Amino acid sequence: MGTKIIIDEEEVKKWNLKMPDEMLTAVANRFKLLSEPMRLKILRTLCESERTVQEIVNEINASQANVSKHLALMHDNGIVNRRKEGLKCYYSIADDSIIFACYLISKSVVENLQDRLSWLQEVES
Amino acid sequence: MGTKIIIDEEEVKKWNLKMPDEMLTAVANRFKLLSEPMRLKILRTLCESERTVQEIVNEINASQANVSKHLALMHDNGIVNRRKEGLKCYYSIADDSIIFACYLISKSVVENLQDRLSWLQEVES
DNA sequence: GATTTGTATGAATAAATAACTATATAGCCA
DNA sequence: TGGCTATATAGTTATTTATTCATACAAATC
Repeated sequence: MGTKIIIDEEEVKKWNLKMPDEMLTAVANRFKLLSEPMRLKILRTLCESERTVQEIVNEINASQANVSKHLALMHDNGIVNRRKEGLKCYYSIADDSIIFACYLISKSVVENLQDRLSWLQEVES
Repeated sequence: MGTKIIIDEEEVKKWNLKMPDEMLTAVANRFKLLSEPMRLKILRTLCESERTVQEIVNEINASQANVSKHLALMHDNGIVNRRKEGLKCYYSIADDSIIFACYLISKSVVENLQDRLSWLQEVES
């Protein structure tokens, strides 16, 4: 069964208000990792299960060198795991909070689009 | 009372797997907005209540031009609201999902730190 | 109208980095 | 050992962008 995460809005605001500058920098760095479509593509494939570098290269349209660099960067920052097996190297998602964040943001992107659409419809009618 | 958000882990993974490339790009752009400490600082002050540009300039340590530009960028991307009142311009947070995302990511940053600390303690003992 | 105040913007600069090409490393097999 | 495969890395280029300085705009007040 699926784990459920519960977030309390008031707690969130309080937490954010108290966040020290160094923490903000760390959070910004985390967000920077997620700010590249190519890395999100990689993470999307990893959402299903662990993958080798070659498998990822085949699934998304990118060069091996590029995928490898992105994976190295994400591994260095602790958001993906690395597991070696012979020649192959399996990567997987190490930090689920990143998946949740993608979900939240994409939901809000969809909402914004819907708002703009309904606004358009109102204007046009 | 505080609104509560409930996230189901399984639903999240399914959602992410189905995300089309264009959506990934939109999400990446959103994350890029959050990947600057200065912007997070601004958003942190806005967490409490709406602020004028000058108020923000005074609270965080930044130039007026810089703060204004960051606010313009965030406004163009729909994550802050703008309200004019005479000479002053009040900004506020328009998209709460961004606050949630900051919360989630900062929590995971803290967890990572704690993991590293406990690992250190094990090694040293 | 002139001045002051709050905010926005344009140009210039410096720093970061994604992507590419080429090459290196590392493990497997003959 | 030599070749083959999977992955990593170095050097380079091109692009993006945060910041600063100077200036423009816009609203209020005199």
